[in-house]
Amino acid sequence: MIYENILEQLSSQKCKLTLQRRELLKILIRARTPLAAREIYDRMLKKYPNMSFDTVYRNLSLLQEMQIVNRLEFQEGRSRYELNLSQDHHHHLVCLKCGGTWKLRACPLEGLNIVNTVPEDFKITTHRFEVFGYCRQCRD
Amino acid sequence: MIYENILEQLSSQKCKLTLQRRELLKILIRARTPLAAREIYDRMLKKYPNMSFDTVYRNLSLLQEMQIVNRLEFQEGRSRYELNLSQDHHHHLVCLKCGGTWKLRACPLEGLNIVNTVPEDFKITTHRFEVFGYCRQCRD
DNA sequence: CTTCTAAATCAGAATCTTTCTGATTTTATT
DNA sequence: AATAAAATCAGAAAGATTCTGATTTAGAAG
Repeated sequence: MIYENILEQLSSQKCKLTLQRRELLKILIRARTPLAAREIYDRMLKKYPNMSFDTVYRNLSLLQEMQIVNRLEFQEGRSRYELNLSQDHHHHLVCLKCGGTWKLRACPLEGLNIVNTVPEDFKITTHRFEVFGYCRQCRD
Repeated sequence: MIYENILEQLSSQKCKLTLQRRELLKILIRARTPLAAREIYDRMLKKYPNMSFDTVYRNLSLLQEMQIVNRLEFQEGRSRYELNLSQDHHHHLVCLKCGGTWKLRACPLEGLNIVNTVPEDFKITTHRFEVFGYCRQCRD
C-alpha cells in the first residue's frame, strides 16, 4: 500500500520505476530504524551485485527532494535515511553508545513558545531536533 | 577575560598552552558566527603558515571534550564550531541560501512537554535543535 | 639557565562519505 | 521494434576528518 502509493507518486513525476529504485524503497519500508547509505547499499548488493554506490545516493537525493525520504544526521559522520510518512512527524532519541534510535513524537515547533522567538522576517522551511544520551541497556 | 579563563581551565587539566592553541581560541572568541574547521585553519595560516590541518581538528576535539566548544552540523556536509559559553545556552536559525546563522534562545527542553515524552530509562546527555529556512535578504 | 619528558605539532598518507564524469543500458512510449 | 530521455555503472574525484611516525615544544625539575 505504502509501496504502491510511492510508485504512483514517482510515476506521476515522470520518474522511471527501475528495479534498483523499487528495491531501495522496499528496503526503506522494511527498515525498523533509519539506515546509512552504506547499509542500504550493502542490502541492495544482495539482490543486485553489480550495483553502483552512486545509484543509492542519486535515488536518496531524488526521494528527499520529493519529500519521500528524510535525511538525518546523528553526529556519526554520515547521514541516515528514513521514509517520510505523512502523519508521522517525529524527532529522535539517539543512544550515543549503541546507535539505537527511538521516535520522539513531541515537536518543538508545536508549542508556540519557540516559533514566537523566531523573527517574523525569517521564513521557516524545516527544522531538526534530536536528543542524545544512553539507552537502558547502555547506561551504566 | 573569557580568554584567560579558558587558558586557566586548560592549564588546570594539564593541557599545554601552545601558540597554536591560543590562536585557535582567539579566533573562536572573535568569531561572530560558528566557523568550519577549514575557515579556522585558513585564519590560523596567516599567523602560522606551517600549521598542520590536523592541529585544528585535534584541538577542536579536545576543546569539545572539555565542553569549551560546541560542534554544530547544519546539513552542509561539514561541521561548524563555536565557543560554548556558560549562561548562553542557545540553538540556531540557519539560512539555507546564505548560510547565515542567528541565535535562538528558546530551548525545546525547557518546557517539560518534551522531556515528559522521553522514557525514564533513557539518560539524556545532550540535544540539538535547529530551524532552517530563508532570512530576510534571501527569501524571494 | 639547562635538562628532561610528556604532550603537541608537522607532514603526509589513509579513510570514509559523497559527488561527478563519460560510456552504456534500460524504461516506457511511439 | 525503434527511439529518446532517464537511469545505471565503473571508476575517478572531491572534501572532510582521522591516523601515523618523526620532530619539536611547553613546562617542570634540577
